[in-house]
Amino acid sequence: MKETPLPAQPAQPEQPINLLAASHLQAVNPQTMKVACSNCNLRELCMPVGVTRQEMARLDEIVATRRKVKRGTTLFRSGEAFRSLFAIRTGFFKTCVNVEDGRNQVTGFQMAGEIIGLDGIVNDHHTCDAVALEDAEVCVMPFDRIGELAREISALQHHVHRIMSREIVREHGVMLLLGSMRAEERLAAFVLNLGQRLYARGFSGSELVLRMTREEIGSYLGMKLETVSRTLSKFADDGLIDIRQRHLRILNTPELQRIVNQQSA
Amino acid sequence: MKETPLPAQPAQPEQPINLLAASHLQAVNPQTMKVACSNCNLRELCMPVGVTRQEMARLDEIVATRRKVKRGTTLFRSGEAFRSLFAIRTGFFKTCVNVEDGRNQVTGFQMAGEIIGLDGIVNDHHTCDAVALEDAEVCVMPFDRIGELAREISALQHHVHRIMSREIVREHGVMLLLGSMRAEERLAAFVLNLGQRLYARGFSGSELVLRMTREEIGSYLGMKLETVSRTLSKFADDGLIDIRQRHLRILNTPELQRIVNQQSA
DNA sequence: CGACACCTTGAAGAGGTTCAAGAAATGTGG
DNA sequence: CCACATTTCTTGAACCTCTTCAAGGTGTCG
Repeated sequence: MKETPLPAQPAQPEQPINLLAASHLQAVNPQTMKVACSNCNLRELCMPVGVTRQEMARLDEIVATRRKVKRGTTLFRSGEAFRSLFAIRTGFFKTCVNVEDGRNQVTGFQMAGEIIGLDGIVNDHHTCDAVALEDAEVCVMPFDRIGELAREISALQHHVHRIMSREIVREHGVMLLLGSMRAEERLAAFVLNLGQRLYARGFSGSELVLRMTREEIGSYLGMKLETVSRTLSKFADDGLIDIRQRHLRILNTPELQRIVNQQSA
Repeated sequence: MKETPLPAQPAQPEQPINLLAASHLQAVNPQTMKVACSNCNLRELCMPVGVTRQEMARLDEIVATRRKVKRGTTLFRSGEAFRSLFAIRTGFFKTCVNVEDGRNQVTGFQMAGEIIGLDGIVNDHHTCDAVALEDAEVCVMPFDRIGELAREISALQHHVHRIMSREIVREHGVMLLLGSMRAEERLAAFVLNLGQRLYARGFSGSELVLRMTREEIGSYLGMKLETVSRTLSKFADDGLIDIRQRHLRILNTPELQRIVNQQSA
């Protein structure tokens, strides 16, 4: 299958993390469980590869605490002081920028294993909001601790650089999408990308639940919610997907891929 | 003057660097001149602030060589191995992503003091092209050298993080522009942003030369070259700018700002 | 169960694109 | 240095995609 060139999925996880693995489902209370990256089955997504046992033990120190974020509430808001990066353990977020004039742009949707808060580094305060679209839990990683450890563990240093670079490349993809694609192409790319990212996490990849509203999809893709709705309906009519409310099933991946890759001009 | 919320200018240089300062114009041959950041008057743009004399001396080691890039040629291309970041000394670049299907998106225009190549970090190869739009010279900074020094000099470490974060935030601004603005608003934001960045470098800020074609502007802003041309003509008719070919003079900044900030919906 | 948010669909309209042609500037080779 | 080719830019007219406005339907949560 040809890779969607657009909103990039995390590049690393070659072997998908299975969120449904037994260790994850067993009734361990995450509140009382020792916070330890070395035990976390999202490790391959969050943490650098190729570190020694000793280094891994030190990396455990990075996560100061965990934090639960209820659906509809913010993890951080634009303007707030920046202190930490956040690794998503469970749940689903959107990030969006707001302008005084009321304009609003969703800049991304983030899921388990992804890192948010990078926008805050440059000026020590956040420049966008992070909103949980379902109940979520994040690992709080104080940025100065990351810095200290990165100075000692070069694999971590490089990992931080890669995470930020990956976000830059992802945004290039979004710019391509917004700048050069038509509505159908954007939405097809979006659906395929979501599926790929879920698949990389051990989920179905073809059967997915949209955690966001049509309006949020529209904001992200630069189109109105009516156009999102209409285009989804059209895809369903054409037999490419099955959509009932927020439950979406991808029926014809190759054709969706073709829609993405077809040059309109 | 209200700040354009969009493609962010470099956040740091509070006191503009004057490229026309005497030291810069004197007939020092940059070829033979010792490569030394500590002497460079773009220092405030490229290098961290608040480092000691000794540290600054070590930072000089970062720039391995300089490299001239003729107009129309590439500094790097998508797919090439990534080894170095580049600090622009003189000249003007565009970066753009290309997809097999022929799609093409300009992701940014870069000028003196700005850093390019960040996209290459994540997978050790570049994912976009950097093309000189006028004869240019860049400082070549091997990334592994940066890493080594950053582990010793925490100001440099933080500086690297800030540069990458700034790029992420800038791209958020572009996403807002592409996702939620109409043609006139995009172009007004673009012109003001260019002016601001030139002003921060000691140039006029209201009198500028467009180094790129209408088509390149259009690609960046997600519109066709004809629309760029028409919209510029309209701005000129309305007395907001004066434009002859690539020479643009901003005549009415407040009104352009109003166009950017007006919420269309 | 009722209020509210979310979603779908239709019809009209606007903004931007496409196609086309000509003008202006730039670069090249004699 | 001029003539010619090429690239870049401008402008018009028709067209099309997406938006806007509107109304009704569906799902969800307290």
